[in-house]
Amino acid sequence: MRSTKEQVEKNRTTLLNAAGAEFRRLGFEGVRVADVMQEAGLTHGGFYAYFDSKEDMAAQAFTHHFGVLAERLRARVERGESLGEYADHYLSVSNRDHPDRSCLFPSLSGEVARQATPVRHAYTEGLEAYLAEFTAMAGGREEAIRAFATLVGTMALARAVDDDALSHEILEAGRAALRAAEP
Amino acid sequence: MRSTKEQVEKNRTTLLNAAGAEFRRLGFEGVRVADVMQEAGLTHGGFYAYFDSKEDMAAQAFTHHFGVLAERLRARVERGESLGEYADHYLSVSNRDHPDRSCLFPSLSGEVARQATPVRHAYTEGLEAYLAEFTAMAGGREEAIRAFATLVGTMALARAVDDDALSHEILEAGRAALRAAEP
DNA sequence: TGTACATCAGTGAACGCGCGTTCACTGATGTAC
DNA sequence: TGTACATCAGTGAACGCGCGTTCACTGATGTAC
Repeated sequence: MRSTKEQVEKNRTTLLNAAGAEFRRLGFEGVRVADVMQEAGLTHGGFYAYFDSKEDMAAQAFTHHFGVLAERLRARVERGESLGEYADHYLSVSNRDHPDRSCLFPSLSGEVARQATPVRHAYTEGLEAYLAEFTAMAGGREEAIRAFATLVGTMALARAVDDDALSHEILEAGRAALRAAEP
Repeated sequence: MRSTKEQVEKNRTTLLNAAGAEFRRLGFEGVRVADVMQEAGLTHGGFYAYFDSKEDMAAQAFTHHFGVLAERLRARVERGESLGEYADHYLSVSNRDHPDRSCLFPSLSGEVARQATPVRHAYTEGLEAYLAEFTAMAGGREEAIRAFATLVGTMALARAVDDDALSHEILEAGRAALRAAEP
C-alpha cells in the first residue's frame, strides 16, 4: 500500500490543514487523531508515519496555520487595508461562527498556555510573525500589540457568550475601538 | 458517615472554590472530579451528592466565581480606583502566573465557546455582572467592553507565549492601552 | 427529654467507554544492479 | 531497460490507561413520637 512521494506530501498538507481547522473548532482535547486521518482519506493506524504524537501534530499544524495567516495578512497590508477595515473583517459574525476558518488566537490561546514547549513555541513564533506584519497596519509595534490584544479578546468574548445581542454589542465595540486606534 | 448540614454547606463552598481554581488552572478537561473532591477532604464517590455531573460542577463553580469577582470589582470601584490602576493589577506578572487566583475570562473563554448551555449561560451572566460594575470605572458601557476585551486578550496572549521578554512587552502594552483609555 | 427509625453524606470498588498508541502484516513504490 | 529486492505508507485489530459515573454499603445525623 505504499504511496508515492507526491501523494505523501499531498496527504501531509491535507492533514495539517484538517488538524488546524479541527483544533480551532474543538480545542486540543476535542480533536481525535482518527478523525483527522479520516479527513485525509486515511485510517488511524497510519498516523505515526506522519507525526510523532498528537502533540507533535498540534505543533506542526500551528506552524502551518501561522504561515498561511501571516501570508494573508501581508496581502492585506500590501493592499493598503486600514485597521478599521481589517477589524470589520476580523470581528465579523462569519468569523465568529467559523473558528475553523479563522484565526487561531482567540480560540486556543487559553489552552496553549497549558500546553508543553513544542506547541507553545510554535504559537510564539506564529504570534511574532503575525505582529511583524501587523505593525505596518497599526503604525507601530506597541500599537500593533494593543490592537491585536483587543481583537483577540473581543472575539473570545463574543464567541463564548450565550446571548446574541450581547455578542453583537461586543463585536461592534471592538470594531469601534480599532477604528478609533487608526494611525 | 452522614455529615451535619453545616458541614455540607462548608464542603459545598470548598468544592466550588477548588473547582473554580482548578478549571482556571487546568481547563475543563484537565480537571479531575476526584481531585476536586480530594481538595475538600472527600473521596470521589460522594461527588454526586453535590453535583449532577462534571458539567454541572463547572456551571456552579462559574456562577460562584463570578459572584466573588463582581464583589471584588465593586470594592475597587467604590474605592475610586482608576482604569490604569486596575490594569496594573489585572495585567500583573503575578496574575499572569496564577490563573487559579485570578479572573476566569482569559483562561477559559476559548473553551466556554465549546461548552453546553448551562456553562455558557453561567459565563454570560458573569460577564454581564462584571460589565455592570466595570462601566462605572471605564466611563460608559462601550468603553467598558473595549477595555475589558483588551484586558482579556492581553492576558491570554501574555500567558500563552513561551518568551518572557515578549510576555512582558505584551503586558506593558495592555497597561499602557488602559491608561490611555481613562475617562 | 429520650428513644426508634429514616435519611443521606460519604466510602471505595467496579464499570464502561473513549481514545492515543502499538503492532504484525500487506503490497505498491523506489532503487540497485 | 528490465529484474529482484528493500523500503515504507497504509491497514485494522488490539492494547492500556484515565476518568466520569454507578452501586452496594456504612454509620452518624436528623426527626417523629
